Amino acid sequence: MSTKTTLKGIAEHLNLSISTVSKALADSPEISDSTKLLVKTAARQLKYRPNAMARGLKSSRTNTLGVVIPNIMHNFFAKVIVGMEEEATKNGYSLVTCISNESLEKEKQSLHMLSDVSVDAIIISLTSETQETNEIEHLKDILHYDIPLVMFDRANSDLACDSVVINDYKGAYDAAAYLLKTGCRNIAFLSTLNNTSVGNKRLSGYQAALSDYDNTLVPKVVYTKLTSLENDLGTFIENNDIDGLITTDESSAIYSMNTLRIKGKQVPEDVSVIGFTDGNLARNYFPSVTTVKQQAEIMGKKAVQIALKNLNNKDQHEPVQEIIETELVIRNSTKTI
Amino acid sequence: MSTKTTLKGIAEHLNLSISTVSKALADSPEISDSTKLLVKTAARQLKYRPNAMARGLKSSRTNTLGVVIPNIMHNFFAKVIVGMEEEATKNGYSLVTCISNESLEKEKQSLHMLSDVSVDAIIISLTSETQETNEIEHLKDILHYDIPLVMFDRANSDLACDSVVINDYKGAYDAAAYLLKTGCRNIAFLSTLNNTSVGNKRLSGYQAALSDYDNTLVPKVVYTKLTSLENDLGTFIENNDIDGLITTDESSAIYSMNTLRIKGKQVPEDVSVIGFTDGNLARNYFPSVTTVKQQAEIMGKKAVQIALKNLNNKDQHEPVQEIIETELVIRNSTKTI
DNA sequence: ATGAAAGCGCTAACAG
DNA sequence: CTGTTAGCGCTTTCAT
Repeated sequence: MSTKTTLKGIAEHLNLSISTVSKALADSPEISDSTKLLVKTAARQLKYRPNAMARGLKSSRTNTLGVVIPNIMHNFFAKVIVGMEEEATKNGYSLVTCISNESLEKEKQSLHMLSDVSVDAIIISLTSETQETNEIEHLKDILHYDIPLVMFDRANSDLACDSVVINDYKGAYDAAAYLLKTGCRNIAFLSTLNNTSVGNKRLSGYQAALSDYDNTLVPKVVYTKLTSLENDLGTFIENNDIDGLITTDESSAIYSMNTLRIKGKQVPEDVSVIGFTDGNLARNYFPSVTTVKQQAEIMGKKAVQIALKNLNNKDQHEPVQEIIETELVIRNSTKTI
Repeated sequence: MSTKTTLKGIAEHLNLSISTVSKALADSPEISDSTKLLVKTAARQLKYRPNAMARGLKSSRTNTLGVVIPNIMHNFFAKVIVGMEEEATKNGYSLVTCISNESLEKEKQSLHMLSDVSVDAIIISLTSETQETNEIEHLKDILHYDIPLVMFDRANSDLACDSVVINDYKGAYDAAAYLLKTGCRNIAFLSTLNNTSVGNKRLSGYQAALSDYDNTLVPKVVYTKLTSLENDLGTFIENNDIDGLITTDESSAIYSMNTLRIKGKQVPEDVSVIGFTDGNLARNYFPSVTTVKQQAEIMGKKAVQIALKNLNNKDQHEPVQEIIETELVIRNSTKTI
């Protein structure tokens, strides 16, 4: 093992003091240009790389951001991570990623761990369990330790911290409005997001669109899980004659279309389908799926930007909520106008 | 801000010395049971959490693993990360994740950054650019600094470090053999992995299966990218009469099936299709796609296990290559036997 | 059984 | 302009 060069190493090599070397590398005005040059060349030769831990110990800054997400297999979250990673790297930060796997317990552990390794800020999307139970002590602890916290997508309004969310209400509203415009009148709403902030907002948007259009229309809601979707939707279809369906995520849209096919319904001729999350599945299914596109990468970048801002300016401020608008991507699972 | 409690805080609180507190918390036999109890209760009361940086500075261990992957949007890599995260957490380690985005330059930066933050080991899957150019100096640097390195999936055999890979040869061989068994005789191989170790091994497996079966069969290979797949495969089909197709990833399989449909070919009646990577797309497309399943989560776990083993036992050893077998998941994009 | 002190690598106040 | 020194929070050797 060739031991790593430290400031001391360079200092000895050049017969200078450690602090001179430190200042030279930091481009301090106290140091003459000639020795700066000397030091910098030596540093390069000796492949000097500052020890982030030592520096962090001194400055209590680590240039790392903690991220905790419920599920990385979900296209939306993966995309958010891409956006975060890009923005973080651009600003000299790196990401410590934790996957809470929709478990409150794991979320708590992750937060502990992140605070242990002294990340400069934490960015989190809450687990469904956290949102259902509304248990937020562990999040308050983070704020209490003065670690900047920003929530994204699945936020909690009882918490005094910044957040960045999709305009879920309007996304669902637009989807329903579009279906109405194309002639659908019996539009159902299939949700795998029971008890989450996101799910509730989408439901409201859907309901509002129906009643704004014609207040005799009755909303029909199917709560389900991916694992039981085929059964739940199947029996629902047998008892309800629908011509439109909005689902709260990408996989649900696909599963629903498969179920519809099995039940002898054509998409979009018999029933139009709109999903959320614009991923590979929606784009490449047959027929391709009309989708409410959440600007995942933008969301990730914004979250990092807010975190960095908070971290550089630690005075109190009213929590701000950044709202990102969705976009309805029209494809072939819906009738044309 | 309520300032974090440190050993000093506890020590003052109890009128003990810092070192006594430190030892008590570490369960040192030097300390009496009574004071141990005292210290531990105080620690809990004051919500003491050790500072990982300070500890790391002393022990030059950070309990973090660096991971660099080419693309997190790819189902396979996302799954690998899930496996890694699980195994790492189980062992008290956390993951610093970098996305190289298939760029050699970004890969180098990531490695630098990871070495800067003193991760205890690095786990990497190489970018296609790295594999094409065979530039591995940056990887050698890591080994040179004695940071345990383990490569997964896309490995480089010129590098003296452990790796864990899929049995790509056999995966492709089995896929081709299955198509042959179901009666296909004009099987093409469509690759988006030109110049990668993985792509080459799959190609060999495919070729071997053909010649083992009947050495008059001629392999037909289409190199393409996702962005131009439709064109490339389209013209290929016009000039070649195929009844079977093996693609090197999940999206390619889907795109290919769309292309085949456009060209008036039925799947699987006219041509059978087999893809790699068993994700949502393959499972839920219509028809569902017969797939070579790579055990992604297992791979992630194995990689972490190897990294941890190396890190706890730093003597030299011959590089070991762990090979994970694939599994052919038979669905509806292939004819039955 | 407990404490004092050195030192991990770095920064920054202070002295020269 | 350069060097000395103290200290970030912790572990660990060496007294007591």
